[in-house]
Amino acid sequence: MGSSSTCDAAGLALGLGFSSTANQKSRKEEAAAKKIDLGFDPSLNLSLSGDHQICDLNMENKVNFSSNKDQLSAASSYSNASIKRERDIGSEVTMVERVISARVISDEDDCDYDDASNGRKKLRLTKLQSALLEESFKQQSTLNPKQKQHLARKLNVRPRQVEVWFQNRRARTKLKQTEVDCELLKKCCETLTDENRKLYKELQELKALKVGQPLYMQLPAAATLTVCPSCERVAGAGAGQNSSKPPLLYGSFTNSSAAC
DNA sequence: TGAGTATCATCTCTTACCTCA
DNA sequence: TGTGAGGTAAGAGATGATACT
Repeated sequence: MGSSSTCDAAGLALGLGFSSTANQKSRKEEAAAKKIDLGFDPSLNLSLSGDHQICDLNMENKVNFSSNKDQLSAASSYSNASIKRERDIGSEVTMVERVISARVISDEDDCDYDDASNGRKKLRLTKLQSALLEESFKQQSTLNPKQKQHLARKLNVRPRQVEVWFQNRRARTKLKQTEVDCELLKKCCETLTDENRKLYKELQELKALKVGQPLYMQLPAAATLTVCPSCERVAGAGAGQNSSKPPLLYGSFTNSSAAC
């Protein structure tokens, strides 16, 4: 985002410092600005996003450049170190450097692309990078700018990538938690439904008893209904009949000292 | 002191790419 | 080899907090 970062990993690796004054408000302007004019032959003007080149380099993926003029294609696996090492080898490397320089001048933050011509590149984090990010996330689910910078440098990715990763990770965590909560509520609902069914059944039985005979005659030897010793109300279908209080409905307390 | 504005971090939804069965 | 599903990096817009005028 409109970060306050001063450089990204690639920039550091190449000893190229730069500053960003980008902010969220001017996002679209940024995006426009990120269409890189490499500053040489106009007909060679690449519409590739510099970000992509940086990203690819960081991930040690293939670096592909192409132009209308000479169809330059550098499909090599460059690490940041190897770029420097190969600095003087040939034009392809020079090209790499120029793209990086252009990128550095423009902005370090977003890995934009020219939708029309290139499409979005998917940058997979390595297992090690993911593991380190995961480890950091366990300690803290949010990062302050300094931590973000530090982690980005450590992982050799852009701060923006770290930021996005944490964002997505938080979203995943939240989603999982929601699923867990949902399951819990389902179970809770099932339990309550079950209990409600039992109570309803019991109520029906008690009602049936009440209709048939006086309560005292219906009580079996091992009565499941009794008088509450503390409030002296009868627990059962007939309970509360002579009072304004609602009837108590004890599941199955026996003639004990159980209180309300 | 409250209103308006800018900036920033984060969230949420969505898209696009990649991997794998 | 083609294809669909699932995972995930990243884009875009919304929102809330804070600082400044």
